[in-house]
Amino acid sequence: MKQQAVFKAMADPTRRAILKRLQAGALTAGELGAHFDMTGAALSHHFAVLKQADLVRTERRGQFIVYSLNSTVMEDVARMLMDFLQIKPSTGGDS
Amino acid sequence: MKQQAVFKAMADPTRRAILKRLQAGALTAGELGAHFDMTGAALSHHFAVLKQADLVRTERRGQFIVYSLNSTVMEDVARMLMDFLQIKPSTGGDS
DNA sequence: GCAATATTTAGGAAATTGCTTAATTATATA
DNA sequence: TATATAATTAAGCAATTTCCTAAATATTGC
Repeated sequence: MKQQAVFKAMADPTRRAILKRLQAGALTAGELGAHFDMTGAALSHHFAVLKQADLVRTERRGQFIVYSLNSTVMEDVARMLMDFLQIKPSTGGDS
Repeated sequence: MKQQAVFKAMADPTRRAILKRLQAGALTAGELGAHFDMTGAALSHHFAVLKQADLVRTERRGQFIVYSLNSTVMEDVARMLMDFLQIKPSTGGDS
């Protein structure tokens, strides 16, 4: 797991907002973009950073590209952060 | 709590290494610097970023300035991250 | 006060980031 | 095929970051 890529990806407020949006469910690049006041190109760059950190996945659906959280990696991120901060993991695996 | 400052502070590998060092106990700027291959001035800048994020505290002891983790804020950071990642907090407050 | 030590601040070069517009790729439809 | 739509990539620019050296500040001990 690319720790540096993950920290870097999360250091930007736009990218955190993208991740937040995706927590509610998968969205196309265009649907995501509707919520941000910047060009699609700028968003696309942010998507690339998130993808490089393996935080999101993409899937083409016809003309659209659907973004979704890579929840497996998000769990790893949580574990990594808790380890970094020396927090004990919760005992219950109540997913 | 300045979320953006915290994320930004943690995005740099040198600063994460500083935090790691401080988890073992407080150290002076000079002691910390001994572990890094860069000038004291560069380190001092990193200290400033960590201080701005309220992640470390300083205390002058004679000629030295002692750096220590601000553990209260570190706990807040952990909570913030777990909330961000939608992880349930551990039930036990076993400190 | 003066010199030595510890740390920060100032000023600047090089790399990175975040954004833009324009061009390109991929798909759908007529 | 031609055209429209969705999204990415390319090229370029301003702001920021990271590092350096040199100068300034703070403290200790003579």
